[in-house]
Amino acid sequence: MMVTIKDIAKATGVSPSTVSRVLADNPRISEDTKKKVRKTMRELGYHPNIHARNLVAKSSKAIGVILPSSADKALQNPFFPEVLRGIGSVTHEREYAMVLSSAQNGEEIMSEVRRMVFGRYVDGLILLYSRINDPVTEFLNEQDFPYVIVGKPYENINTVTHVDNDNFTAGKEITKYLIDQGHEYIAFIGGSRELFVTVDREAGYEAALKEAGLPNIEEQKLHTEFLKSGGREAVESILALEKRPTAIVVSDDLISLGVLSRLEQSGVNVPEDISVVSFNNVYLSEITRPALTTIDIHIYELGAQSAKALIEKAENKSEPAKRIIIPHDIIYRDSVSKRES
Amino acid sequence: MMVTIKDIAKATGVSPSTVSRVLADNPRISEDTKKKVRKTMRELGYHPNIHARNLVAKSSKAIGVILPSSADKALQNPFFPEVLRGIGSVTHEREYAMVLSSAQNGEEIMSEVRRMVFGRYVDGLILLYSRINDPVTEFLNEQDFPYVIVGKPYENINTVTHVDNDNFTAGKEITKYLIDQGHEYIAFIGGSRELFVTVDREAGYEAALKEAGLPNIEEQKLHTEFLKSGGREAVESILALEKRPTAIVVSDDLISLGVLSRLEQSGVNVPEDISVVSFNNVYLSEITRPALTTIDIHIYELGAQSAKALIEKAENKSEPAKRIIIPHDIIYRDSVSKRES
DNA sequence: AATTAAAGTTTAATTGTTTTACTAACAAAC
DNA sequence: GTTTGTTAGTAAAACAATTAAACTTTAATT
Repeated sequence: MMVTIKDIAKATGVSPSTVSRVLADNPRISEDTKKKVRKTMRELGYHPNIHARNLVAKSSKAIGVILPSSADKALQNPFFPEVLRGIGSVTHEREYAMVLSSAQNGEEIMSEVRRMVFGRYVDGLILLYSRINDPVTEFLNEQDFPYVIVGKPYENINTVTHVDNDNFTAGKEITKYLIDQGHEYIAFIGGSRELFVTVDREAGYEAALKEAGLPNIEEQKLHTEFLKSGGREAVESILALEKRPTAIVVSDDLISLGVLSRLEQSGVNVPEDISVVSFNNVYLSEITRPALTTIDIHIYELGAQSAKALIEKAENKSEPAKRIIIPHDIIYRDSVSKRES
Repeated sequence: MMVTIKDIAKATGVSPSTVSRVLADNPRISEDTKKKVRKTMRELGYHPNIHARNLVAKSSKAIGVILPSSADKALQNPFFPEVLRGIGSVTHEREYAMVLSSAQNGEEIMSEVRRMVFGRYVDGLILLYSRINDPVTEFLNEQDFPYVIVGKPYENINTVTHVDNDNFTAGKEITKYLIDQGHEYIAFIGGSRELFVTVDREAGYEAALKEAGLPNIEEQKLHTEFLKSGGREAVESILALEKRPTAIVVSDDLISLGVLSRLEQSGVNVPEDISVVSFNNVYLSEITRPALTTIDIHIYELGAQSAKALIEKAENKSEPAKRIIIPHDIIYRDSVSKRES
């Protein structure tokens, strides 16, 4: 019922191993024979059985992608589909499959990772999150299993391959841009301080303030649970500030959405009264009103590079750990105004 | 290096087949022996090799998910992560793997599907799109390969299993709700008319108008390329209408985002001047200003049910084709106002 | 003419599991 | 005391590929 290598062999009048070698385009086989074999393959509609191949090759030509636990709504961030697209572009090109973790919480993630690793279901893993004291990375280290992290690892930063942006510099640049436009009171709204993205971007923001000789005021730095109410209370705190800021650096486009809407609600005009900038440049930032000036972190590239690095690592265990920094750039839109100081 | 069934057999002093049967919890093996075998497994850290198993089982305990071609930005719709979550919940529970297509265009999708099907990489496929004259579905029919469609199939609607909402009724209900609030001039903004979702929801909208004896005016029904400018021009056309509508039915939360922002830009207050309702209830609809009254279509369930149906189909080829309709309900928020008529 | 080399194929082992067919031991039935 | 049946297990044959080693040819070298 299923066409096997043996059928092709018999039909062509060669041995199975010859067929296998044709498949691998082995130079030991003459062009003549190859042509004949390939013809039979086409005629009988042959397709190699992946499981048989994987069994002997001890690899699966597949990589796994582990999403953060989906309990929180972070998954709805357009960031994820976009990294997946990036990863997909290289898995497709290299004929790898892309297996998605389907776990909902830490417990489940761990059991899924176990299955993938022990069952040799995948040749490597991409982690789309990074947590402190993560049992998953601990396990992977223990097993010496190839993995790469998108973002900044909490531990072993020099021995685990990761693909990240220079979030510090990005934060500094965008803040500097605000300062150059004449802003002096600049607030910061970030996601959870447990995330490196937040911390790094915030540090950049602080560095820019410092460099410009502006005060780093504790009260104008707010943190909000990602998505939960989308940074609305953060805005409230800011508006209640004695010295109201004229600009806000928001650490994620998605949070900006809530920020923008809460600002509008209070009759604060963006950018006339308050300027807003943020990070990621997901498509949303184009359709908000006003369109957001934001840092394009090239999410797609983040995914593509991590997949590339992972596959290299998986195919050659001795490949050294790498840090890959994806460049960013500022997309100027309409959420920033010049201010006479 | 890798612990196999044979190692366990030798260490326990039984035959490999016995070990295999213990794995399958076969009643032919005495509890005593099972206990001993399992103990050795734990001690040696045994994990079955998936490829070997799949090879003889002629199945892969994996399902593939085909996304629409990612060229357009539709992928950034939070709809997708959410269906994936739903699918993942059941694949995880049943110990299936979830393989994501990574193709960017029709051509690539087709080659990827071929690889998955012929290589027996997956036992079935979930299509997250439905196109007219789709070579993929044609191919799958030809190969008699299990698949289910999320949404409404363009062809063979009675022979292909699909999971959908009753978009007609949903459209009708939400429109009726608007009418009940006293609205008489209600516009419609939809995505591409090539999508059944749009068509169905629009038909429901029209049915509600008709039932209420309201005129079905061609000019107040607009269509916009999904995401492209997010329905802003559609709003412009509506505002230019001689008799300006007091409410708009938008066929997707994401489009509403653009609609809302364009409305605000023109100084039109929502809901005071114009009410807006839409569909999907992605998390975005909570954080817009005002929060959107929208139809919750239970995206997660859409995914979960399709995975369940697919696995059933894959495990039992004679399973009949099903149509599964996921119920919807209206989430009342702040984007609709009552109007004295 | 004998030896060596190179090219092209084949034979057979291997990968880790499942499964079919068989066996040994013992009890119950005739 | 043979037959039949049950129980608990084993041996060996798939499954569909890859690959190292062995084996033919044919061509080139001595």
